[in-house]
Amino acid sequence: MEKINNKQLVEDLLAWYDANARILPWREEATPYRVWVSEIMLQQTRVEAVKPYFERFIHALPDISALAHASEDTLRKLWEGLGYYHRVSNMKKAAIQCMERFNGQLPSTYDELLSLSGIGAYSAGAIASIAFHQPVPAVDGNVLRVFSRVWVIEDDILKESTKKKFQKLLMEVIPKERPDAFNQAVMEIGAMVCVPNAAPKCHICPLAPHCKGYQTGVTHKLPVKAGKKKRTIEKKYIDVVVYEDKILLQQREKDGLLAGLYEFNTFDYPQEEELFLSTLDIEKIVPLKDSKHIFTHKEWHMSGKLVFIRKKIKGNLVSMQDLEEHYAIPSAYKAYKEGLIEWMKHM
DNA sequence: GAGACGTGGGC
DNA sequence: TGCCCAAGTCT
Repeated sequence: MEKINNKQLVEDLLAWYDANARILPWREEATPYRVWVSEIMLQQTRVEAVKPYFERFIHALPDISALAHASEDTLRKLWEGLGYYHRVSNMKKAAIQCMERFNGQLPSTYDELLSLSGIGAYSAGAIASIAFHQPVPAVDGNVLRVFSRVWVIEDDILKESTKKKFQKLLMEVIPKERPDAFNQAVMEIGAMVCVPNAAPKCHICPLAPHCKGYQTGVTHKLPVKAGKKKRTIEKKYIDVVVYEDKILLQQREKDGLLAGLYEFNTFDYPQEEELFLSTLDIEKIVPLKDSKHIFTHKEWHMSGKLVFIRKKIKGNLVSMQDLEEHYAIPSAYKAYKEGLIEWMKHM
């Protein structure tokens, strides 16, 4: 990799980006706060999924101070359906850290950004380069894919050591004049042209003249990713308890899966469910369809029912309107929430 | 380093 | 249906 080749590669890449960059909400006005919010939302999440959440979030919480003072329930509701809920919890922590340590502003250097909750190597590089024009790499899945093909690097891209290796290599390539455009351009190429599996659009790729993988016909074999483990299956028994026009909700544990979100009463074993039901004065039970929800590392196989009760019980009984407006419920419960709504219509 | 941590879309 | 994935981070 001689410098002279890199220079031409960078030039071709930036020219392509200038002509082909998508118009995205967070690109139009790249303030540090907007860039930060967008980068966190975009972690492991598609652009199309992020768009509506981004606008709503920025409108509800326009700056770091607003975020630092927002309640956890408000934040979970703004994040409802986006997944990886620890992201928004960490953003609030980071906002408070900014108030305490950085005068209420986002810091501008890679190391300072890296010190904040929820900001790792990628996000620190992305924010430092895009919002503050610092010449640091932002190595995400796109960058790993694109350059493992361009340079034919066969290291497992899931390994931390591989990411470090690419970070170091890219330090030598990233242009001091336009680090923001460079990092976004590589990601854009990865998302639009140098796409995963056997479908890269090399015939329209500005990097093709510089791409060793393309020239040697090994693009489809890159990047190398180690195999994943099998998901475990968990059975869940769901009781949607209804008293008059209110629904019983439980809040999940503060840590772990779907931390702090709300759910209908959920049990791991039928015996537990039976015990719970035996404490209620039941008017009638309406079975709902079985449902399956797939997480990254596990599956929930759920069976559920509506349980109408005659006698009020202690617990979090909320109206349908309150549920919709204030309580964040995981997508895993979608089928049962819909079953509930269908029944409430008939009442 | 390995595993936890969501969701919805594409083929 | 099932598997891969999408702008990762934390423990």
